[in-house]
Amino acid sequence: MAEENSLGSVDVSQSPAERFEEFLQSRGKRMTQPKRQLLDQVYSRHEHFDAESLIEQLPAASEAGHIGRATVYRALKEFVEAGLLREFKLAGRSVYEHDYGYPQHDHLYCTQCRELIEFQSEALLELLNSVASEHRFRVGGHRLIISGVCEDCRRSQRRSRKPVDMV
Amino acid sequence: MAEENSLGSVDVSQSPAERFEEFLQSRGKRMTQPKRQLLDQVYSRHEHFDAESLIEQLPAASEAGHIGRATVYRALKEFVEAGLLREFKLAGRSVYEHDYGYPQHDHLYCTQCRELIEFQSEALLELLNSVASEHRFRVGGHRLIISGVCEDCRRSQRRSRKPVDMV
DNA sequence: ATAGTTGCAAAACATTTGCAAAGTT
DNA sequence: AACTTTGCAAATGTTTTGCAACTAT
Repeated sequence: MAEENSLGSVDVSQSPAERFEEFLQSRGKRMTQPKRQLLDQVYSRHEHFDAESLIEQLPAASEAGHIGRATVYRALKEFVEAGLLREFKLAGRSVYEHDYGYPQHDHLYCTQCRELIEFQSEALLELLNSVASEHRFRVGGHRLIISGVCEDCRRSQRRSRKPVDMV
Repeated sequence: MAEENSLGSVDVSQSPAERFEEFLQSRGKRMTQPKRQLLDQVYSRHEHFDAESLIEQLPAASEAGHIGRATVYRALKEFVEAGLLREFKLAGRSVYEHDYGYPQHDHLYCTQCRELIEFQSEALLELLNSVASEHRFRVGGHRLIISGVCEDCRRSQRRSRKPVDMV
């Protein structure tokens, strides 16, 4: 089970759905139609998204297969707990990305086009560990976002939206 | 004008109030009693705070010198624009710290006692710049928080509050 | 006088929760 | 049957905004 993406391929032994099932069982939780549908949606594309954009992709309130707002939020939380998605806060709301079977990485955030660009740096991880150990701090995780302007936006001076100030 | 603090002293040529006055003038904004009072309050102690905790320190709604909620939010925004305060989001709300005359730094965040520990690393800055330049990205700033458990909490197994999961 | 500022209450956001009905095991 | 999940609406917590009265320049 190999995937191509911007940071290379990773082999995983279980599909996200299988892993999720396992998680649910281990917690006495249940697999349901809405969860299945959301999991599919979330894994249909490899990109960053937030609750709102996920909801927009779903059938409208009147249509069949519609899923309530609260259910979406509850499912996202479960996916994060299950290790399927990684969550971080950006400009006030939660942003999600694939975690399961995908390598750890950090982000460059273009405040002009609001694109998130992923990067990996082994040196960074080592540095963080050494900083932490100087403070006798046990690292649980980290969050790093470098904000600025991406190459495309610098060149085209394009501003699809007014830039955001704080990240 | 030198201050002692955890990251050492920094000399600045103007007081925060002077710098703020200059900022206001350059923008056609005005110095007022509430802003003056808030600036004093904010610079009376060197520590991290949020809007709510700042409001709690002010005279109550019935007392003299009371300042409305909205005014506090508006003033904090101005202080950030003026370069007096640095703002970042933590566990859902905005957290502020002194910026003016204070060295750039990043944080270790203890998810047990919720303490923010400052650290400085020149190597980190260099690393971030080199990552960015590999992507031809113009850096505006960055935000890094290493979350985990601080030395004190590890030792005492103390948990003043239930740990927060996501930062 | 002119234009920015204040405080209040209401609005705006993103997310969470109570609860009765519906779905899973 | 026992227990979890869903969807709705209402509640939450934080921050913003409309607006009339007020204040600095």
